[in-house]
Amino acid sequence: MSSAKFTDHVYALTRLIPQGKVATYSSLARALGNSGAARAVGNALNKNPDAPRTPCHRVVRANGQVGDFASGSAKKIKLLKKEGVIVWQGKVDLEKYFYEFKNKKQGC
DNA sequence: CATATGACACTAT
DNA sequence: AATAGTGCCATAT
Repeated sequence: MSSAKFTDHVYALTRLIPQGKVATYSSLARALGNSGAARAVGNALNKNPDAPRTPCHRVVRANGQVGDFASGSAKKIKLLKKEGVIVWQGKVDLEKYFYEFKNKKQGC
């Protein structure tokens, strides 16, 4: 059993990313409470490249770059494009496709 | 317990 | 703008 709450939570949030949207490693880390654990987030996803329920390809860099991918960044870009995310020059428009994790309770 | 690794981020050059 | 160097955090060994 994995007690790695961190990694476990990373998958949970990644699964919440709707199709056609993208999140950033840093943002994910922040949602977990570890704002500076962007690297750790990436590690978590990299360790689970087989998780079909975890759309790890929807997680990109903070600067809009698609970043790396276990099966190759090209594959990642392809998947994103298929989902409706326009990837141009290996970058995505975070202003348009960025998905912010929100608590289902809050509504402010 | 210390060292090494890694799908990142930021600052300086 | 692009590249390099440094920092950060979690896991694996």
